[in-house]
Amino acid sequence: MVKSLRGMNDILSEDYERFTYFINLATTIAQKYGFHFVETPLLEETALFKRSVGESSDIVGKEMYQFIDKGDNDVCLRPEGTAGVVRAFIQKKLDKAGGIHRFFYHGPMFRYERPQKGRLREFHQFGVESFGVGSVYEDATMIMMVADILSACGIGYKLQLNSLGDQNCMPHYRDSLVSFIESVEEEICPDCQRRKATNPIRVLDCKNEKCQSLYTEAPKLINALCQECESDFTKLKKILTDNNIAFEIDTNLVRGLDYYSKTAFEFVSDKIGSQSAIAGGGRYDRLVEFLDGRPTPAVGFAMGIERLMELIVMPQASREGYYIGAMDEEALDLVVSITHQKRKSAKATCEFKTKNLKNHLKGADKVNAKFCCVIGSNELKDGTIWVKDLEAKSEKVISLKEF
RNA sequence: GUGGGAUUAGCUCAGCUGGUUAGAGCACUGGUUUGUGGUGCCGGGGGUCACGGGUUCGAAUCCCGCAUCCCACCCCA
Repeated sequence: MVKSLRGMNDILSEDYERFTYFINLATTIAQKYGFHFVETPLLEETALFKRSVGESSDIVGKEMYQFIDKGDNDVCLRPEGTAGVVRAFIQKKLDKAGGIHRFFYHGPMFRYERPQKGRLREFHQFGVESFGVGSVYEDATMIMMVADILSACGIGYKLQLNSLGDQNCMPHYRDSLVSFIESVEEEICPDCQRRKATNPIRVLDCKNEKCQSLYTEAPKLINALCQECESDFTKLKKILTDNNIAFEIDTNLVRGLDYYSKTAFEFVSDKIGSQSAIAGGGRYDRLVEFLDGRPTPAVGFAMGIERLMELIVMPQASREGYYIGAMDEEALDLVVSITHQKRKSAKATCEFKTKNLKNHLKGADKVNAKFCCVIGSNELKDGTIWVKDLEAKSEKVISLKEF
C-alpha cells in the first residue's frame, strides 16, 4: 500500500472541522484588525529564504525541500511564510507606494525535520505581516491579536517577551557575548561551541546544566539595549499591562530566524509536549531592505495550527437541516425530488433505503438533523409528509406544498 | 542527524514464561409482535497481529532488519 510520506498528514473529518473552525475564527479576527488575505506560492526561489531566514538557521541549512526544477532553477518549498509575503510586497511595489499594508495568510509550510508530536514535515501556519508602521503600538497590536485568537479558541497560554535590539545595539551585544563565550569555550558543550559561530545568542537557552551555570555570568541583552530599543520595550510592556495582557520577560528568548529585531515574543502552552511554542513573532524592520525593497518597518507573527488543534475548544454542534426518508418503495423517487428541492435553501440528507419509522429516527439522529421527515403509505396517498422536530420533539403532518 | 519506547479490528486496548479456529468495549451493520430517535434486547460483518527475514514441531509472543508514530536532544510554529 502506498502511504503518505513521513511527517505528512491528511486532514479530514473531525480534524478538518477543527482546522477550518480555527481558520475561520482567526480570519474573522484578523479582518477586525484591518488585515487582508494574501496568498503566495508554495514554491519559491531558494535564494529568497537564504537571504531572509538566513543561512545560519537550521531551516535553511538542512531542513529545506530544495531541488532544481526542469528549467534549471534552484527552488524550494517554503519553510515559513514571511519571506514570500515580503517578496510579494516588494514585487508589487507596495514599498514604493508607501502607506500601511497589513496582510494575513494561512497555508502549508515544509521543513525536512525528524517528526514528533507537534512537529511535522508539512505543517500549517496562520500568520500576519504588517508593513509601514514603525510604532511599538503595532507590536502590541500583534500581541493583542494573537491573544484574541487564542482566547476565542479557548486556549490557555503564557506570553514570553524579549527585545533583540536593533542594528545599533545588537552587534555590540553580540560581540561582547562572543568574547564572553570565548572565555569559557573550553567548558561548554559541543552544541554551544557550534552555536558560537552560527548563532551565538542561541547559547543562552542551551539545556545543558553546566552551560547554564556558566552563562549566569554572561552579559544580558536587555541591559545592553540602545535608548530607542529600551524606550520601545518599556512602552510595549506598559501597553500590554494597560490592556491586561500578562507576560513574562525571557531574556533568553531568541527568534530562530535572522531577520528579527527589537520586539520578539512567543506564546507557549504547557499542554502539548516539548514542542510548546504555539505562536511566535516579532519586528523585522530590516527585512524589506535586505530583499531589495525600500526600507520599510514591519512586524508579524505566525501560529502553528497543528500545535493548536488539540487545544481548540469547539462549540457544541447543534442540530441542523432535514433528514428525509421513505417507508415505502413507491415513495423513494418522491423523497429524492423533495430533498433536491429542500437543498436549495437548507442542508438535507436523503435516505435511499426504505425503513420503518424507528430506524428513520435513528438515522436522522445520527446525521444530527433538526427535522426528521418521512413519507409512508398514508402520506403518499394524501400528498403529505410527516415532520418531526427532533429538538422540540413536536411532530406534524403537512402538505408537500407547505413543506 | 543522535539516543530511547511503541506498533494486535475503523478507534481505545487485553492477549501470562511460544501451544487448538486471536478477544473486549466503542463504532459500523441487520433484526427487534401496531408508524416514534438520541438511552432496551438479539444477531452480523470486519484482523496475512505494521512490514521482511530468522529460531522452533509450533511465533502476535523470542532474535535480527526495516517503516511509521511517540519521548528526549537538536531545531522551531
